[in-house]
Amino acid sequence: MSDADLLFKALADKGRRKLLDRLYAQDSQTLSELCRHLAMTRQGVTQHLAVLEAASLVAVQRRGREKLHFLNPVPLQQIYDRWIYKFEKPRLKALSSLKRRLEGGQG
Amino acid sequence: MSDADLLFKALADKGRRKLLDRLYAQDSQTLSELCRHLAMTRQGVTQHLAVLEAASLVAVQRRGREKLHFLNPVPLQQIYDRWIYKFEKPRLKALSSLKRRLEGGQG
DNA sequence: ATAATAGGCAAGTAATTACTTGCATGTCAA
DNA sequence: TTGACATGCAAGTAATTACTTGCCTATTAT
Repeated sequence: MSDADLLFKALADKGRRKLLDRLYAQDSQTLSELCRHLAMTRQGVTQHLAVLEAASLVAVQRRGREKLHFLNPVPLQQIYDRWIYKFEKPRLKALSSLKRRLEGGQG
Repeated sequence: MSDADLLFKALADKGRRKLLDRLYAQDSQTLSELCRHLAMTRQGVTQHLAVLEAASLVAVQRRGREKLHFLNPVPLQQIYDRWIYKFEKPRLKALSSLKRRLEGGQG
């Protein structure tokens, strides 16, 4: 499975996106802490986190019996480059050339 | 199913992303044209396109017996706002404050 | 030492998703 | 008008994914 595939698959689940949001609100949470806000068993959360880890969206660090989770936004940049910027570019170019034309430039 | 969910689910499949790429390379293709480049039956492609349409990533227009497909990049902007910009912002801020500090400003 | 806490592993089930086959309909060209 | 072409619809199967239950291990606190 390619990086991009892991990434999109990871983002394709509401529960996993919610986990990312929880980590955005407060980074470095343990598994149990994260469980508190999800209507799901601990195992469910564990499995979702594993998917997020596989996509490198979440990094972990062990502290004694606890497992701390950290948000890693870097892979999202990859999505931006490959899927947002690329697809928006033509539209943005069209808009800015329209803008220049309206302003009396040579478009 | 929320807009965001439709969108992420739509992007979570390699075949569908390939379809978007084909439409990026050349817009306004018919179903049969799109089929030529995918190792899949026409029905498979039809169903993937339906998912992309549900997510508003692809718009269609009928011309006689043909169905033309158009790429709509707008929903991608939504992903950028909600999932890329938001999550990158703290990192970008940290980078630019580091940059200012290195340049001798007040960070 | 022992009880409570934090988490891991594995198997099983339910639900969803991807893909196919077969047939039907509408459109166009000869 | 008939044959080829473009697409639609529906049911069925295979594959994947989400989620749960039950039990096990390691760490911490009393």
